[in-house]
Amino acid sequence: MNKDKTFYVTTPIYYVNDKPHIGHAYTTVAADVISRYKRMCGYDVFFLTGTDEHGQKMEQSAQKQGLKPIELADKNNERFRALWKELNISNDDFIRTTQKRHKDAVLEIIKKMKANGDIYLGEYEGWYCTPCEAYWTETQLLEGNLCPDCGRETAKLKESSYFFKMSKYQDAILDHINKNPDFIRPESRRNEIISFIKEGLRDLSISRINFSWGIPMEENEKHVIYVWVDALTNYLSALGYFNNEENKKYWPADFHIVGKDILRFHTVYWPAMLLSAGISLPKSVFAHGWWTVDGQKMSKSMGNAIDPFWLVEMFGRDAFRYFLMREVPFGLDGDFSFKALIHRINGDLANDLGNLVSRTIGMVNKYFEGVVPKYLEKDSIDENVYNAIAKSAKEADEQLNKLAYNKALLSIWESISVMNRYIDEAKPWALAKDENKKARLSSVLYTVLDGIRAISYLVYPFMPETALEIRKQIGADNNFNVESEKDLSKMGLLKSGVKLGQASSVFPRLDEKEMLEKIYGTKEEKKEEAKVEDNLIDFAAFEKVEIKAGKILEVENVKKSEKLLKLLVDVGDGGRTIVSGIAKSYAPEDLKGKTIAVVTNLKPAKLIGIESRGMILAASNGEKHFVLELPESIPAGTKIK
RNA sequence: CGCGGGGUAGAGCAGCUUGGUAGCUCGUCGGGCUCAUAACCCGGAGGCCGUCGGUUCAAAUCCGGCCCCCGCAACCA
Repeated sequence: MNKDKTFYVTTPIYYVNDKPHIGHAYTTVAADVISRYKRMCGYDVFFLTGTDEHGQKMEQSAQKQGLKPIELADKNNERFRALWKELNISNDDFIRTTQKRHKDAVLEIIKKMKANGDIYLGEYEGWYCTPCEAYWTETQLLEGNLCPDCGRETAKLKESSYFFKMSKYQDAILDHINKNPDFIRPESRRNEIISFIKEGLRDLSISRINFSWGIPMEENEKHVIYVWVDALTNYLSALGYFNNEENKKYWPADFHIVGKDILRFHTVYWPAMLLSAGISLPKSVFAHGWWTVDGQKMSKSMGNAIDPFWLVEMFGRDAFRYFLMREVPFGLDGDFSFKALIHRINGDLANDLGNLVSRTIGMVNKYFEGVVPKYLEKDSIDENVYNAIAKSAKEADEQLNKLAYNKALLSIWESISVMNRYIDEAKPWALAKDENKKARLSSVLYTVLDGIRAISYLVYPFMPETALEIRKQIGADNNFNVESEKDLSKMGLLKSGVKLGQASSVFPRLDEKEMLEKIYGTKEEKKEEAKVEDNLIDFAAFEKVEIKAGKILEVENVKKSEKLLKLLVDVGDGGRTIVSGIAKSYAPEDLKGKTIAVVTNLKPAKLIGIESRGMILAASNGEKHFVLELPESIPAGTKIK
């Protein structure tokens, strides 16, 4: 390992209140792949992941479950660790924001920011709802300054809060982004952030006094440090940046890999904090996309969140890892479907890679009693294999350095394809029939085995277990370390005369129909269970909901809004305004005059400045809405129960 | 006119900077081979490149108008 070549990559720290889902797996696998690749090429890698454990939500969840916040954190923390183990994640550290080393680092960075004159005590002004214990901004309030949550009166309150002079760094951050094209990736996200910053940065309130589960400010223990200031600092605290000279060498990070939802924190707040503390900025923040499931957004209410543990159990960890990295360009949104997963497994893994290994080993067993043959007689077509490997290794390196995982795999598979073609062209089965061509037969099979050995390096970061299994089968050693990227394309390294390992299908083909039946069978069961457990309400709860028939008197589009329609609906009261997010499914003229079902006793809410009093019932699959229509003859105001 | 990205074979994408043959993966159809996991290899069909107009000998590619999708922001009661 070369001590000078360091590489530091991070995932976000995951909020322990969540259950791990496919999105968490995605980010972490991506970080693992690049870590394994760099490590294999001789870099001194530090790969960090961890959990974010502070905040009001944690405090509340713990209280509900009758636990102390730290007990809840301990418990949920395990689920993440278990998943990383299950997915073969090779992280070098696992940071928890409740650890002392982290708290110390947060206090330290704040001290530095303060020393730079960037922290001041001010007043956070907001509208406070005492029963809800929540602050609202002016625009969130209902007419008459009512709480949007409970509809009660709020009071304009000033709460003491520490502030960070983020506005001071606006130009410096913009300048940094402009001078470093790779700082925010992909490009499209970069533009978004630039326009966000250009709108102007405000100073950031960095402390709260209305809850206590967090890191207290040193100078005033009543103030708990804002969760993002707390969370972002993890990238330094895990290194022991402020007290461990040895690990300081990893900073600045090569990549912060993040979901697109938290890009702003990493490319605005975090750089501002670092600039203030006099610490250099990370080299690149990469925002990846979201997964939809069968074309629809993942959400708890749809019941379509995919459990990664179950996926691994069903399909295997390497197949799952491969799919995540191959299916979609990193940085764009992608769609997860079992059909696509099965197609990838059967097409790429079973047919292309698995079968290549299988047919090769089959022939070596048959023609050479399972011993790696010698390379004795060359032919120009052998160059096809050498060239393909060289090209794949070069391209994979270029693409991986840009986190273009799918393109890296694409070029690796190009070599696999070339080797399948090479076998067809060289026709070893024909050579075997002619005793005079034994030397050539030997060389062809050696070339393929050696090519497979080279491929095993290239697929190793993505599918470590598979790579090892392949090497075992072709009689190669299990050493995945090379001096540098250039060695990945060296050929002729496989030792002849070695006995092959036990042959077995690396990736057996899946029966698509059978598999889908199995999956949807179990999925239905799971949904049913979930429904019984979570979704029952008692009659009293239902009784509270008042639903009435309403006649739509008027409808108009809401200006400056794509999704909203403003309706005047008579529910027996002569007409009230209701704003509904169905403009994508209905034009105003579609609805006028119709009789519909309306929830009439919902708390009023203000949407783009218009007060909405009630809710129109509509079936929705997440995209399209179908308003519940009633027969015209039902008078407005009729109760529905 | 808030900012940005995009509309190319059944699906998903590349090509557009530097105009001239529209390419890839999957699917589909036909053929070959027999070492292999009904695999692998070869070939075919399938595209007025969103739309209207302009520039040009020539436009998917450059320019302008329009329509539609998707991000960000705002906001989905």
